[in-house]
Amino acid sequence: MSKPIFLEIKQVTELFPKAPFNFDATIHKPDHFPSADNEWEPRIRWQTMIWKKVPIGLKFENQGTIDNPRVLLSIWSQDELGQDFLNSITDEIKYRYYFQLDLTEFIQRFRNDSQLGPVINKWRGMKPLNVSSLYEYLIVAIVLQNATVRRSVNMMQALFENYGTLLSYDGKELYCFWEPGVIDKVTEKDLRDLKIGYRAKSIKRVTNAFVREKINEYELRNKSREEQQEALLALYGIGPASVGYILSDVFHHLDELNYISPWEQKIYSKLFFNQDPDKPVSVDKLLKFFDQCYGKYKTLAVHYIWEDLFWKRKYEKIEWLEKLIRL
DNA sequence: CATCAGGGCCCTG
DNA sequence: CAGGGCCCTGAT
Repeated sequence: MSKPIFLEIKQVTELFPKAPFNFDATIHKPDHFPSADNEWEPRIRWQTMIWKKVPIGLKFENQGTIDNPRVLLSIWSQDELGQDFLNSITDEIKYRYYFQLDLTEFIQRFRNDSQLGPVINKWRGMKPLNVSSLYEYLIVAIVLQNATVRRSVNMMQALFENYGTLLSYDGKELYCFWEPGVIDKVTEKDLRDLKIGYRAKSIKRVTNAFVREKINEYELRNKSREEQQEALLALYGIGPASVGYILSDVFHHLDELNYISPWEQKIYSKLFFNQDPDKPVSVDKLLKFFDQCYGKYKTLAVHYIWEDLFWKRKYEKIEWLEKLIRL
């Protein structure tokens, strides 16, 4: 392991998420594979970030309650950061983490739903979470494709070790993402040597699109969902599954749910129809069901049921699920 | 040992 | 628009 960069300068600010806000259920998602750029323990998340080419260490601490939310945000850096920089990084964090999402109507509408109601009560204030830039999310999406979880973890780790930056702050050592320019300079073979296989080509071409500014996250934020979708599908190696996740996670379209992959189909069949995963309900039927039951809140509704399942899995073995998650 | 499918996508016919 | 190929790994 290479020597870390020590971040010794710390600035502190506060965030006030829209209530209700469940800190841990929002900031930690047990279904996400472990990744060397973050760490969680109850009431705290450490997360690295690269912003305007500057590596940053973040620490989020819960200092509030569900109905009176308050988050302490510490921003570590190697050099002194100007006020402009601090303002811009804070604005970016507020956008990405989307703590201001208002759940009141969703809760109001489904609190008495026979399946969703109890889960909403249990996880009241849980919000979806994205911490990544568009570029970073695309890399993760590519690494997930056609691979088991362990393999995805290994590929991501190899990429961090070769192209990321190891940071040390607050007693943690975590990797920070690279700028697209770093991978633009290496060859496809260099990437293949990290055992990422044919995905090397996708990573090279997606990276190059960012370096040549064929795609711009900040412009896309102000465009329609259709335009966002079109721009994403134009990227080599990015198809409907990846685009679906990105539209909802990165661009906050909480009603985006048009694609269900086979492994998700099996889990949904069990969760929503108590159907044997070996004989899953058709994707078409699942999509119609989500649309009819939950309408514009369908992604959020599915998120609640899904996260509830994976929180359970964290503490107890769920036999049927283990077979579907290939580690 | 060999075979195979996996948390997709591209390309071809 | 259906189906084969792609890298590699762990399960069988």
